[in-house]
Amino acid sequence: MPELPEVETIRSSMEAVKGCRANAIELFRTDIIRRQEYEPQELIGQAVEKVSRRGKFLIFEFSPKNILLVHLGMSGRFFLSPAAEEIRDKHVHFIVRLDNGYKLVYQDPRRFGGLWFLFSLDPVLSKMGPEPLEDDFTLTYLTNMCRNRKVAIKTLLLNQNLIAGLGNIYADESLFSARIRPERPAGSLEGRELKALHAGIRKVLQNSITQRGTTFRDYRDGLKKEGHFQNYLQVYGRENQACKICGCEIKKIRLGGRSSHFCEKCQK
DNA sequence: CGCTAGTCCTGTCTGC
DNA sequence: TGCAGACAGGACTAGC
Repeated sequence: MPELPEVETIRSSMEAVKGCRANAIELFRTDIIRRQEYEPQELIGQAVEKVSRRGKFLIFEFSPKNILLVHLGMSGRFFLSPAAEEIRDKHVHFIVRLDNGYKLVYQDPRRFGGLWFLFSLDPVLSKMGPEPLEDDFTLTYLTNMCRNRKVAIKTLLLNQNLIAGLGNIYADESLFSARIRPERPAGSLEGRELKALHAGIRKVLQNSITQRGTTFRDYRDGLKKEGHFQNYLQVYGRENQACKICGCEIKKIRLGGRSSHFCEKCQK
């Protein structure tokens, strides 16, 4: 569910716990653990030194050495809650109680997300593509990425090993911004289209971060508040509605098993 | 190697 | 009202 802007919004909410120590760890089911290099209980007594993000991963670095990696999959939430507030929910799988009167809560009904208890980030993150909002995501990189590829550009944008952090919403919105149809073979994009796509990806992601993400269904930020970017979506979830630019009906098709939304008139 | 389809899981909505 | 089926923001894999 949460893509780059949503995870980034959660990350910024988590700045508040920097320096806090873990008092207690509650793990309600172990099948959410994707990789375990240490016992979760080892986090007790350690302080949150740094909270960062890579693609759709949320990264907690504890002092002195332990790392907790969180991926929210489709339906995951990760939020701060007052320690005394009782949460009765069968989908809460993991809690870190902190010494500032709050607890970190991981909740995920579909359990497509997961947790990694690591000493090093390498085994999970080493294959990921560049961060689209960082300097190493250049027009040249995008151009080389698309060159000679027959696969639909939309499918390519969802590949985390090529670009980190785009999901179904922002892939569709970026392609609308660049006026490119999702099913176009990546290798068929012309120079001006690649330039528009490069700029479009950055603009859409940045605007969504400003709006604290898209609450289409389940997503909430680190304080359980909704985002606002759903009010600015141009195509995602707007099938059968009028295009905000030309008035034509937005279409929905299936591409590589995922739904794709676009305007036939605005996107070529 | 590149690509597609299937799989994991629960909740919600639609149509009969 | 009940029930079956489709679908949902993701990512891995087996197989062609």
